[in-house]
Amino acid sequence: MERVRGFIRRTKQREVILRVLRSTRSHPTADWVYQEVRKELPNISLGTVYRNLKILTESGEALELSYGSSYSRFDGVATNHYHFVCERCGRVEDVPMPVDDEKDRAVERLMGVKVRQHRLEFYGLCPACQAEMDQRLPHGRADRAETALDEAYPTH
Amino acid sequence: MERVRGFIRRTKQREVILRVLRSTRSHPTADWVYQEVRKELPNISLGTVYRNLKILTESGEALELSYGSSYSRFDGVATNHYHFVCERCGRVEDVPMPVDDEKDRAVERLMGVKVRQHRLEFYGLCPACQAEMDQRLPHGRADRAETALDEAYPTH
DNA sequence: TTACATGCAAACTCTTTGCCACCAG
DNA sequence: CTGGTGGCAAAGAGTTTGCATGTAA
Repeated sequence: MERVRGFIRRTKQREVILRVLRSTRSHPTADWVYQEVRKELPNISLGTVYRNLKILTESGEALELSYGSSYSRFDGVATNHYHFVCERCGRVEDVPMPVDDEKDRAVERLMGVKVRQHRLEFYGLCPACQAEMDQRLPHGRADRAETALDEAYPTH
Repeated sequence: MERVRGFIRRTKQREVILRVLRSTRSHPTADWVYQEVRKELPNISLGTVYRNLKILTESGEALELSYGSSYSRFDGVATNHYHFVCERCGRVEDVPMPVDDEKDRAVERLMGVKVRQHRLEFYGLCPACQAEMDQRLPHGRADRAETALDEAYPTH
């Protein structure tokens, strides 16, 4: 997560993983991707799938629908409210903003589903981490992977 | 998750866990709760903490800030969009609703943070699962815990 | 030729579970 | 009494990682 990747090499495995991921709107799990990719590359390992999903996520080619950290967090306030998550230090804070229940009804109308609740989280940097980032990278240089995967796999 | 609990017994452990959970707004992990509770009940086990957090979550006394299922899901479409999660079958679908980036700016103003993005998920029942629920429970009876924990630990 | 990437399996982390003693109702 | 509950430790599930080998550039 901290390591700066020199460049991202184009491999058969990575190519197929990205293609499989792009081929569906079903928000697959790593294991589903693994099973799909195996149809084409029977010898690929699950570890490779995980490694590549991580690289793709870090380089912005894919989204990971998780809570960031691997473990659950609990909230003793059971009434719905929104959260802000600092992507650097992991802190979770409540957002003092009214809950928009009207959105639930809108989704019900749009999709024919029954909505019980929604959850809204904002991701970014808390004030303290903003300050530290400015200190470490005074000239606005992002500490992302040096070479975006876009170069290897043009989307356009 | 399917089992209907007869009643929820009042125990020292459950009492302290709930109190600890209510005592903070820091959205703690199970392990943090464990460490806190241990200050008062040094012999409590982590398993008990997990069991009780689960019971509290199921009975609506607490929220679990996780993605529901234990594993991550990935999304090959990296541009932000919203999701609907069926709480019964686990299906995840895109919500055809425009992304409200203005909310990010509002949170930045409210909290002094820098918001990079937000994530919004709706939870409920997909049409297929609604139908199945109606079939199994024709009279609208919720298959929740029979006795809410509210009875044992009045909040009001 | 030189790093980065892969395959494999072992290791890790977080969470759940089986078992039996225990105790609240 | 009796069945939910706790402690403990082992098992599970998902994910990560170390190492030797392979391979793109």
